[in-house]
Amino acid sequence: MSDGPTITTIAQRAGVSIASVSRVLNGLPTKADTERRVMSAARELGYVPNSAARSLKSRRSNQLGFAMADIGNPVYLAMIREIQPLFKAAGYRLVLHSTNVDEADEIDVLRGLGERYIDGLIMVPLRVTAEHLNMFAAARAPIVIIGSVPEGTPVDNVRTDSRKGVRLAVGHLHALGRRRIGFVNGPVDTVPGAARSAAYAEALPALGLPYDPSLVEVGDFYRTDGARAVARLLEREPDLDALLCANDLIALGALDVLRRAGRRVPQDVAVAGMDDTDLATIAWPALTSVSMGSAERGRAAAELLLDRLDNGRRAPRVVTVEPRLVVRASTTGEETP
Amino acid sequence: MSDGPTITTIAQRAGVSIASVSRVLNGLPTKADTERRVMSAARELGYVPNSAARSLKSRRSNQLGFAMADIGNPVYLAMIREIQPLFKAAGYRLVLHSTNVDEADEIDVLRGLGERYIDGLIMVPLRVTAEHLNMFAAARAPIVIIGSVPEGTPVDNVRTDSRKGVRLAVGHLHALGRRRIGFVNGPVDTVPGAARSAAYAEALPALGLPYDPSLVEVGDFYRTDGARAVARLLEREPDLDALLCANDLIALGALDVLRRAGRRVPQDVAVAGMDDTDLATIAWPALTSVSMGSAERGRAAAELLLDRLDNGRRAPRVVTVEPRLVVRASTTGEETP
DNA sequence: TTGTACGCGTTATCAG
DNA sequence: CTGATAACGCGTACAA
Repeated sequence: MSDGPTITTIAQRAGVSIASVSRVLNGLPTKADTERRVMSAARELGYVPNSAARSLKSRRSNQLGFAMADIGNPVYLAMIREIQPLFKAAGYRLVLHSTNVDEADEIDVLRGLGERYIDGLIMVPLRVTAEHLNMFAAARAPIVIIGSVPEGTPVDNVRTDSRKGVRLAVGHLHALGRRRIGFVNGPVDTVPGAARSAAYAEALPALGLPYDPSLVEVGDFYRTDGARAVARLLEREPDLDALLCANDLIALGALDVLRRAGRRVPQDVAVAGMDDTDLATIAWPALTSVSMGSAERGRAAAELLLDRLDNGRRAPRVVTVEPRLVVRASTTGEETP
Repeated sequence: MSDGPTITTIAQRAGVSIASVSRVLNGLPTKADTERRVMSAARELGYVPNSAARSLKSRRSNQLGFAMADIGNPVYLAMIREIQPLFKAAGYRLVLHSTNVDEADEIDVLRGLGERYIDGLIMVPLRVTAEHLNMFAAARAPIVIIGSVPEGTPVDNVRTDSRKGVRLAVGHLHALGRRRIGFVNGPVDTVPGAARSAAYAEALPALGLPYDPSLVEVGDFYRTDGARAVARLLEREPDLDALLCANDLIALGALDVLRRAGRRVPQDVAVAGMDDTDLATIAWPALTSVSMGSAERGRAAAELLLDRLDNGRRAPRVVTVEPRLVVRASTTGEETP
């Protein structure tokens, strides 16, 4: 009841030295008799090794971290679902950090690496500032970044081709005959916001369509913000016939607003999201969405981290995940009433 | 680059003893000059205290655990969203365990408490076996269980009133004039499955309706399993006019099947879910659902744990969260086309 | 094969 | 106010 048993307790009980106890528990060659006595003493006392002591000695925590902005976002959830089993299988616990869109929080997490409570970290930063880069360079544990970082940054990196993703979606809408394709983005000073904004601006001219800034509206990456942004856009450009939303949450907001406005989806306005989260198949009509390979990115990041942990000095690696368009009713209308 | 600086490094650099360094870093009274020298040495070296050493000495890990069956389930997500900020605000990191419906995994997590890598644990067990109860009693760190445990179990406990929840839903359907109310459950040997099953069997007679076993179908707590179960039920009882689903995922499956079968919701069949997750407002028609207060339960659990951590020897406490019916279109049809 | 002794990095006690 | 020094629990040379 009081304090947990230690190897010293066991040693006394078994009448051997703590060294012998340690050897038995670590499976080193030991005389059969000693082994038996130690094992039974350990069992009787309900011995469990103390992780702090073990970590201090071994210089390993057997913990790995995952840091993202917001657990509520299903994109991160998709990543965690892949990461957690891989970590567990490799004998690591998962420490979760939700940084709440707070840049200082992200930096804190990076600084925390120095405490050595985790042996490595996967981070999905919303922004990559100079301070981030400094911390990456100074980090005393391996880091994998999901999202693009500048060439030469000394971290493993998993990216996705936003350009191609947006091109797929815009191309799809264009092929369906849509010509007034609005774009609802999140904050453009975030990694995904900036990438998707640039990609949209490129994709239209490539199809011979003009880039019209008044077809672009910026809110935040959430459903209600998205809805508000779509409402503004609709008021300004009532003749638009398609909407590309920078993520699925925004697209859900778009469906809400369009429904309330009496516009049919997709007959009047075709809607496409990005990220292809679980929500896409729950929405009605089911949401066409560009999969940015969230699950694959999570898995790739975990694999990179685990690989580096037993292969410390290889060069930083970059893995790029291919986006993929998943067509559903919100653009083709096959199931719409 | 090589190994991180320790208080010894700082002591050498500042020309003082490690004791002085420790005192300065812990804010104990120190001569201004020593303090300055220590602080600047620490800053220059980029010192960060080692958490393993600190834990070994202090016997605290500054970590708390949350264990649930499946991160993919939005119910747990709702809990995590409440738990994480509270833990963080109290200075604890969050260690996440997804036990994958594996009973042995749950026991492993409990056993892991002995390693002292967490100072406390919130667990949502799917089943509560004798082994669980043994581990609860033997645990060397505080545990909060979400879900009912037997009277006298030495853990803090957050429960919800399933009986009342089911009664609310069935009462609502009955008040709408529905008389053939099917029930689609998950496995009845789980904590929620058993509770909801018993509650359904009680609720009907209380309204003067007969309990008809052939109106009950069991699958699993997922969308596709739910869909299959609903399909079986519909085939067997084509005249049912309402469906109560034991969680929202099952209810989504029900919507899929009903739509495919050409049954209108709610005109032909009214559908209600349980848990009132985010999915309920995304579905179409929006899902009437019984909120089991997931967010509140998460918050209550976190508060109980934090309270106990600085108030070790109070009696175990039981918090009960009231269910609440959230009526939406899937039963009243107000927004249905 | 086994035991003794030391170090991992911190905190805390006890003389000076 | 400061500096030795002893824990914390474990692993491991080194010596027996």
